[in-house]
Amino acid sequence: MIVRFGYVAMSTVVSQASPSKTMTATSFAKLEDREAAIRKLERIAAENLHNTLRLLRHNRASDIHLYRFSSKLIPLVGHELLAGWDPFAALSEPFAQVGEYVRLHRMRTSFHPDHFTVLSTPRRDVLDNSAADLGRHHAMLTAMGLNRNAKCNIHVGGSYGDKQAAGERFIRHFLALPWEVRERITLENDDKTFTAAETLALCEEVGTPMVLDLHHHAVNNDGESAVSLWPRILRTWENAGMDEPESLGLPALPPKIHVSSPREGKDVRAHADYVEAGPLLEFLREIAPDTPALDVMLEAKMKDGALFRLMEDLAEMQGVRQVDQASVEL
DNA sequence: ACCTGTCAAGTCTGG
DNA sequence: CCAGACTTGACAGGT
Repeated sequence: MIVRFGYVAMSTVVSQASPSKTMTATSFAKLEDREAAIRKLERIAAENLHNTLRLLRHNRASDIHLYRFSSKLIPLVGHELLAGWDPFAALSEPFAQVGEYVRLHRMRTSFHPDHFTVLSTPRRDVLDNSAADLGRHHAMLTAMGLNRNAKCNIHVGGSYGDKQAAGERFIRHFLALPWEVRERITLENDDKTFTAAETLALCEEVGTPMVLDLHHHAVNNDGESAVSLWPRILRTWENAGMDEPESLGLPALPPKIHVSSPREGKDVRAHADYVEAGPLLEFLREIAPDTPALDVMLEAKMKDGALFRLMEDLAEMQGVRQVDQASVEL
């Protein structure tokens, strides 16, 4: 099994490369010239995209094939103060540059819209905002020229005292989304409401791939093991990817999991700086026979710094062969 | 240069 | 029923 590793949004290795610079709504509102203020937002967005490109170059130099874009590339987008603003016209060039680099080097990229995107909500306004947010994430990927292999990963949402009803609402609201948005979505189990088993059932119901988060599963489950769910999780990925000429028989879109370790002494749900190799390797060994390729997204405070340390730790372990700086073979 | 408080969002809990 | 906690990276304003 080939396992590739990636990290989220920002680097702790490359300095001064934030892809999430912003402006507060308050300071935007204080500016007298609205047009000039909007141009400033667009400059910040172009800078975020430029830094994203810098990070992608760093990823390439480090053999990191997997990367999650920041959801804050365009500051204040979707805010009511900016109603009517179309940031894509001014940003088509930098978006296209990022996408071109991703395609050229065959990187796997994604977004993770914030947890305010909640399709299980009973509130009309929240649902509308969620659909609009998903639409904007889709629009960013489209502006990059990336096909449906670039996914938007979300959670199911809250339960509102009745998980069954919330799940049914999720299904209704999901199926009401435009198809081009739907086919970009992956669903991830969360750490306090929808378990991996429950999320998987919803994925099967609406036909969307499941991203298994091992840490969330460890703190939110009903006694079932992640390994026991794995064959069904694998199946949700079967037709998720678009074949590309360069796929060469490998899965177009390998299944993806999230890993992080609990922070010492804090809430068990909090993320630690680094990721422990032991428990991850145990899981990988169990699924290896059925899984030719796997992508692993690290959700650790130290980001790519944690990735490099994990690679060092894994390389010392029995039965692990290091393929390059960011992938191993089991 | 550094420190502290604030900002965004939605859900859930405590009072 | 409302206020605060939760989470996160970065702004904003102070020294």
